[in-house]
Amino acid sequence: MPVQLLKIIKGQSEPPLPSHLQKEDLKHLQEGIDHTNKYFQGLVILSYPVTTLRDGTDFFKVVLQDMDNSCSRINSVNILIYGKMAEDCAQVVHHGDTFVVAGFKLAKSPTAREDGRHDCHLEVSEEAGSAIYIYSKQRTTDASKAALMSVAPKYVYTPLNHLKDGTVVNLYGIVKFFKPPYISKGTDFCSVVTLVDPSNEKLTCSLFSGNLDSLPKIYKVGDIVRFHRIKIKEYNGQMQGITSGGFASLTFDGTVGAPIVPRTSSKGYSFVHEEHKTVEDLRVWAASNLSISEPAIKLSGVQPMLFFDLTCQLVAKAKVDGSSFLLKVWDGTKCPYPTWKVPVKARDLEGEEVLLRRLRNLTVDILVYDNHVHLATSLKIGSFLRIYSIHTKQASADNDDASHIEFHLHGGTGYGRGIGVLPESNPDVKDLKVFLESVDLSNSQDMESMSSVELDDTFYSDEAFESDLKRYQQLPVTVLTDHLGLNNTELKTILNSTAPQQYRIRAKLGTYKPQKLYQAVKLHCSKCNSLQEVPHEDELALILQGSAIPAPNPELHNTSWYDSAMWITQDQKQRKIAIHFVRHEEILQEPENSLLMMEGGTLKEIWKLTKRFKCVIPVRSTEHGLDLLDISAPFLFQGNKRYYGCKQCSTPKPINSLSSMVAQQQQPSWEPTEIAEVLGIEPLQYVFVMKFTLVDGTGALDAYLLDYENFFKIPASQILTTDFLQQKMQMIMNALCPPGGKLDDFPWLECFIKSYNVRDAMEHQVYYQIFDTTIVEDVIY
DNA sequence: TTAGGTTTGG
Repeated sequence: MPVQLLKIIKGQSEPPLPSHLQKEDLKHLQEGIDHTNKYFQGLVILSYPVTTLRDGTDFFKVVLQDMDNSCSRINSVNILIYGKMAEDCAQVVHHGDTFVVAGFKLAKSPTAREDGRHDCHLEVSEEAGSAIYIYSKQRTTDASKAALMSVAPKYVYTPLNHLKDGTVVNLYGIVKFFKPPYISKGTDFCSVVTLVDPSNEKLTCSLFSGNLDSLPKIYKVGDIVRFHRIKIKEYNGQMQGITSGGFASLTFDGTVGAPIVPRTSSKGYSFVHEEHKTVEDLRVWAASNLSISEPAIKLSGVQPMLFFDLTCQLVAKAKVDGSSFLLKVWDGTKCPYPTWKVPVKARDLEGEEVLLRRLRNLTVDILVYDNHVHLATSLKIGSFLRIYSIHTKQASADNDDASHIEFHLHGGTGYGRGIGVLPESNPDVKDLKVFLESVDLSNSQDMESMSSVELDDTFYSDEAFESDLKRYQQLPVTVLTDHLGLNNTELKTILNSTAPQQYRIRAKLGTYKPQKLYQAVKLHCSKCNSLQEVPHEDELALILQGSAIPAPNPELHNTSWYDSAMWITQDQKQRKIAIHFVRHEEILQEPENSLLMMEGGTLKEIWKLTKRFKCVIPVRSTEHGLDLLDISAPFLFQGNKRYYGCKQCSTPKPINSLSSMVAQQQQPSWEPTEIAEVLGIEPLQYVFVMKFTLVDGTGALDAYLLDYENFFKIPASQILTTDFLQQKMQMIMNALCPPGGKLDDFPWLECFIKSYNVRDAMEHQVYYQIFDTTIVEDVIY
């Protein structure tokens, strides 16, 4: 048997290694030496997932450390295992096992320079007559023994376009629609699930079980399921799936690159290497062929007359009457509309009173009806829920005409209406918990007054307005961050002086340009001092489209520092997309910390990836290797930020330069400035460029503001992609220069300005720039 | 058995 598990009993191998084999030292692993009857022994310090090479051969790589020479500079060696042995070996080997390899072939290691290992690697395969012996550090489980002996049951999975009436099959599918489990009119729980697969066929399944736990744990459209023993029946001319005896299911997150952890109640399920690949392949297919990842709606984003799914935490609950039940929930954001409060007696409300009071501005009342009441009654306070297809209804209160929003979960299960309890391990719950903990409750009062000012001035009293106005009139709305010894100078004096000089002034903002604030954002190169426009979305889309030619070159895939995946979109365009996941110390980092490179992706696809991964670099294949795109495109996407480089000052280097960051740093933090430096990019900074016309009764002066984030305390880099910041900036400008107001009522600004000369052949002009000045914290509160 | 996807009354 080419792969064999052995034990060490009383220091001896049991069974013993074949007697003709002799141990070979790492330093004797050299080309030209005969290793026929030799074996090499080392400790498994790394192993990679099994991959399939282009010719269909399975391939598995492990790294062994030579324990006899563990202090040497080079003490590890790559073992490349091909064919059946790759699979056999992968199923039983663990980190820390002692690994013996005999009958290997020696070859130069192409990655020795980067990985610092032995300059040869060992090639191993059944065809070459190799043998592997493993002394397992972990107790060998029955499952792995079974796998080694190839007796693990092999399941056959039927594509959805090959289903036949009356059969019982196993299948995989991507959830296109689902109803979370509810109590059926019979005796069981029911969940209806519609699947699709790459055959583009649909299958709707009715799943029943007396045990809630044995129904698939689907949390969102796009999840991937594996069903075993589902019965296929024809109904109304279409195939339909129904639970049959022994039905079992696994459910996986459908996000490309997310950990592959099955959700199931089955204890002894089998899930082998090929199935990992099946799940990842389905994820990749879904990512490019189905539009399922609609951004989730938070309470801050609700609109009247909307059906939406809400991920939230239960704060309190109460019985209202026989057919309706109240759930008070929050998600940390504030609904921008006044919300309906269902009248219930305080003693009927189950939930912590103190918490209810603290969260009163952030909780919303959801009234659930009929069939949902039973499940709602059983919910635990504090649990995390996803409530599907909540209806937001706009209604007018009787006593005045201020309208409010009501949240209803109507009776029935149409459109997947229902309530699902999410486990704490759910990634959305993890995110929500972090967010809820970050919510500053002392601030929620401010947030409330802010949205009230903006949306409903009846909530903002005249007295409050008067007092704020008074405050504005007395105190300047700016503060100076330096040079405090300087006295104020009248604008008239400044206008009559020569440049360059610095002044402290007290003035009002008569007007400003541009009035459309998004036009104020530019890209600034601090090296050559040039200003550039931020490329428009359409422009970016075109650049990315152009970069898709030429198609990804498979020769550049799967190198020593990144793993690649490529696929073709199934739409008419048949676009080729490749993603290269950068590895670090042989392992992929957590998605949220990792960097990936993408070829052929659209703006939307890149945007989707940035939700999941820390950095995305768009690249293209050239004859030399992977390169950055045209420098007009961002060289990096991080979160909702796009990083651009200066055309004049950058000298882009090949993408391979990034591998040095992977090699040098234990945990690359992927700082944009560092990435830029490594790639030869001179980064551009987002900056607000505005012209303020300042007046003080003695004169008027145009001063330029060039601000990254100090003046407004808003990062210019985020304003274009963040609605909230745009609103905040608009409110600041409205406070500095109230639209329609009289100059007398405008607030005072204290600023530093400096004058400077600009000369050309014909003209000489003096310009002014604002510096070391910032807006006071509470200007808009 | 139950559901068989397709909202909206309270």
